[in-house]
Amino acid sequence: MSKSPDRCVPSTADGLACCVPLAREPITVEQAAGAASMLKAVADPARLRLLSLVLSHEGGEACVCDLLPYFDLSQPTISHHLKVLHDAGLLHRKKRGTWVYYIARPEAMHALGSLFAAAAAPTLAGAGA
Amino acid sequence: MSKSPDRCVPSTADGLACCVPLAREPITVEQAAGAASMLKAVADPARLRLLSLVLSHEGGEACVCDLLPYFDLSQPTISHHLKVLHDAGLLHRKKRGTWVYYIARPEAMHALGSLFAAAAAPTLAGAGA
DNA sequence: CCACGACATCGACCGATGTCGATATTGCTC
DNA sequence: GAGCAATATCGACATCGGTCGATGTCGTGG
Repeated sequence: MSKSPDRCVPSTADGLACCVPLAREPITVEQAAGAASMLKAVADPARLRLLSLVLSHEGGEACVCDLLPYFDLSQPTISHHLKVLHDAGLLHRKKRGTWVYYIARPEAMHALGSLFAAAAAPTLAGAGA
Repeated sequence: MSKSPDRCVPSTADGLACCVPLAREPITVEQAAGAASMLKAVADPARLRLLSLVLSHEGGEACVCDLLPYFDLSQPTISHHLKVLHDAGLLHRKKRGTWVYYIARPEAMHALGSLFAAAAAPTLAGAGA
C-alpha cells in the first residue's frame, strides 16, 4: 500500500536525504542524523537570513560583499556561516575573480521541504492502519 | 505579479511564521528568529525521530511510553526533548489518565514545509528583477 | 614586484544545549 | 490511604556552537 515511490531517487550519495517525509512511517536513525545535520545548518537566524538573501538576490547568487551589509556580524563570522551552509550541501560555491559567489542548491531545498510536506496534511496517520 | 497573497494570513499570534518562504524576497530579522527557533527544535536527530514517530503512530498520537523503547536515552531526556518540541509549537499535549499523549500540530508542519517550498524551484529569483 | 582588496582560516572565549541520576508530581488501583 | 506506574522537574556535567580579532591566501591593478 505504501508503495508510491514518488519521483525521487534516494540520492544519499550527496549526503542529501532526497525524499524522506517525516510522516507515514518512522524515519531511521541514519535518516534522522542526515536530516538533522541539514536542519542544524538552517536552524540559525543569521544562516536562515543568509540563505534567504542568496535565494532572493539577483540571479539567485550573491557574493560575500553583497551579504555583509545586511548584518552586524564580522566578516569572518559571515564567512563561517556560509561555510556551514556550504558544508551542509545547501549552498554552492563559485569563484569569479576576487569574489566568491554562493548559490542555493535546489535539491537541498527540495529535500528540506519534502521532510514536512506530507506532515502538514491532518489525520494522515492511522488511516491505513 | 509578485502580489499573490496565497491563502495565508500571517498568524504570528501563535508564534508560528505561517507562510514565510525563504525565496522571492529576504526574510526579516524577526521572521528569521521565529523560523530559526522552530528549526532549532527539529534540528536534532532524537527530536526529529520523535516527531516522525508521533506522526506515523496509530492515530497520529503517542504517549511517552510508546516512544521510549525506540531510544537508548533516559526517560527524562525523552521528556526533555518532547518539551522542546512542545515549547516550539510543534507538538500538542493531551493528558489521558496517567499517560500524556503528544500530537503533531499540522500548522507547524505546514509552516516548516512552506519555508523551503518556493526555494526548491530553480531559477526563481532574478526573473522578476 | 608591490600594495591592496576579497575572502578564508585559526585560536580563544563563553553562553547554549544534550545528557544523566535523583527526585518531585500526578493519577490509578487495591 | 498505601503503593505503584507514568511523566515532569531539577541540578550538574561535558560538549557544542556562535562570535570575535588576528592572520593567512589568492587574485587584481598599478
